[in-house]
Amino acid sequence: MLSLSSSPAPPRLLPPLPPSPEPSRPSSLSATTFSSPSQLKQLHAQLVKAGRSLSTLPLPQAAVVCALSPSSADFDYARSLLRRAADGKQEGVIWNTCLNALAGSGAPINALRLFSRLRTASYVLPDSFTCSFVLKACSELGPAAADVSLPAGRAVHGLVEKLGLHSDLYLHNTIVLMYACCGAMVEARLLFEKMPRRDVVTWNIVITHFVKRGDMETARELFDEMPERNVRSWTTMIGGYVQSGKPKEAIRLYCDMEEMGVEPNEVTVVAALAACADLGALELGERVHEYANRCGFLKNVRLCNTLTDMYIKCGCIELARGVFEEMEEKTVVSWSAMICGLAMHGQGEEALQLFSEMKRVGVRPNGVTFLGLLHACSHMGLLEEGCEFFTSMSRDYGLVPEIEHYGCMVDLLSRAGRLQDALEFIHKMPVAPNSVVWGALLGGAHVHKNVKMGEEAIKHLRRLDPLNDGYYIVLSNIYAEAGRWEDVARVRCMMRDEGVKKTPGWSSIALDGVVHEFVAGDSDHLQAEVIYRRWDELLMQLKSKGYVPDTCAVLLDMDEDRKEQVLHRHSEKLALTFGLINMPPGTPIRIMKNLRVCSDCHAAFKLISAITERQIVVRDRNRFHCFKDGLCSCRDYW
DNA sequence: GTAGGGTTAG
Repeated sequence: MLSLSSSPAPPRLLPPLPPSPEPSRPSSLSATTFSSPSQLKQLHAQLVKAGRSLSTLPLPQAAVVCALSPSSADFDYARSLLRRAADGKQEGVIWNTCLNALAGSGAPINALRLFSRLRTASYVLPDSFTCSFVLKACSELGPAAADVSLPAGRAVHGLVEKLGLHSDLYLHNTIVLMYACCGAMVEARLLFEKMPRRDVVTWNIVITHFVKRGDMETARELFDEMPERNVRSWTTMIGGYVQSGKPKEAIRLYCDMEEMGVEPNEVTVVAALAACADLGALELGERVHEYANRCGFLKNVRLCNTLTDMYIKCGCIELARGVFEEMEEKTVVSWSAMICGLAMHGQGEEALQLFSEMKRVGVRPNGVTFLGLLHACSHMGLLEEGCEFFTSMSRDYGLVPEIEHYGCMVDLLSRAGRLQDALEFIHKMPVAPNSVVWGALLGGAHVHKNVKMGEEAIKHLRRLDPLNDGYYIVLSNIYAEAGRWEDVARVRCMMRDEGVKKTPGWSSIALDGVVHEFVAGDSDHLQAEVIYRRWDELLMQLKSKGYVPDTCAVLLDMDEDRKEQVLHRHSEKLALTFGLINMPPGTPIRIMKNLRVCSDCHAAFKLISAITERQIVVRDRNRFHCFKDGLCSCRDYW
């Protein structure tokens, strides 16, 4: 067994390192099992017998043998083998190559171990390459091991200064990167400020790490300040905005980038498509799709996955399917994305069929695949099939259900009306239920008008996610539909006491590249008057077809006439009317809503799709509703 | 020898 105690005294340059891995817990390099002198000699004997030397080992393994040699004698032995094998090459070059291999291995700590040995025994005078590889190892170790990687990195930084290597810009960049990767942004920034020379990479490193920490403001300041930008600078910022939930900013930058004549690469395109997906920006998404096609990017699987997802999120399930079918190669991610997409669009049967197809071609499902399948079952009310999938995922595929899967199960059970079973399921879960799980029960309680279950759910939700207004609204709806107005008022007090604000609902619709947003009761829009007039006409037609306004959807305790007025100024109705006025007959109308579509609007939209012979696609915060010929793809099951 | 990318239930 190898431990530090059998190693030479800790070198001056590096702080003490954690002990080498035990043989029972090998790192990704199998050679870590050669951890005792006899094993090393055995290995050598085998190699000699086979007419090979240590040099015929893959280099990373040879390096690991050296790094982990328990005693100086073993190290010397390994070293002599390597030197003989390297046949005339300078020893410094051999070690640098070894360090590089270790830094890029699954156990970069071994690079620090080897370096520490080399320094103690003064086997080699470090040069800029040596430093660069050791710094890389520190970066690879990352912030989780900062107690090891940061002191080691600082030591190398000191060494660089001592050796007079500070004019090496490349090396300096690596040091900045090291600090950033170890989570020492202050030091990274300080060094960045002090650097006599910087290039675009220096800037990009610092920006990337602010982006990674979610500090888009600082990243943007630096981005605006930098003297020259390359594709990666742009891409980092665009991707950062997408990651931090600012797709509009992402798209703005993407357009700026195009204007500046910088050619987006495959990564840029992925980020841009993700932004389009978030925003439901179909037109831009299609433009990016064409660009990607022109550039030959469509052979990139990951890019096509994002493209598929973009069409799914923009409500174009057929186009998504088209991209999916055309893909030269499909990974589990491609299949999962498509299955989830079909489920989201209410095409549960197709989702299950696609799963059969996926199994047939031999692609192994992952946890996300099962989320899509459970979602599909929940949507179609396929209780037994859903339970079978849930069992199957661990039984047949060894996948451990995560909290998300439990959330789906609670959704499946409670939507199917099995509220008591759902509650018992929650109590028996091996992981602590989160707000999503209780939220699913609350949703089921709403569908099945079960006040008691709703109250049970909110009890937990108030603790787990007290500021989320959505839950209070649903509870309030449950009370309202039961005619319990005192309780509705009580929920409103509850919200006031907790300082919960109702998120204002909005709906948007794109026309000729311009996004029009509507809020309830909107009178600011240029066409407000025309919209209201057109709605009144529609309302007459609706009523003649048997539409009765569902005033239960209005939470406020007011008289029925007022309620109807409020109801008819819902943002999705305004957006739809705007679309009907401005878009040529026969074209589908696509609407996005930040909240869930209300039940009255849902009923009205079904009829309107029949009356106007229009397809209406609404993306709400959970799923898609595709209204056509008087029906909705969700089958009123949402 | 330095900087980036995908699918997820309510």
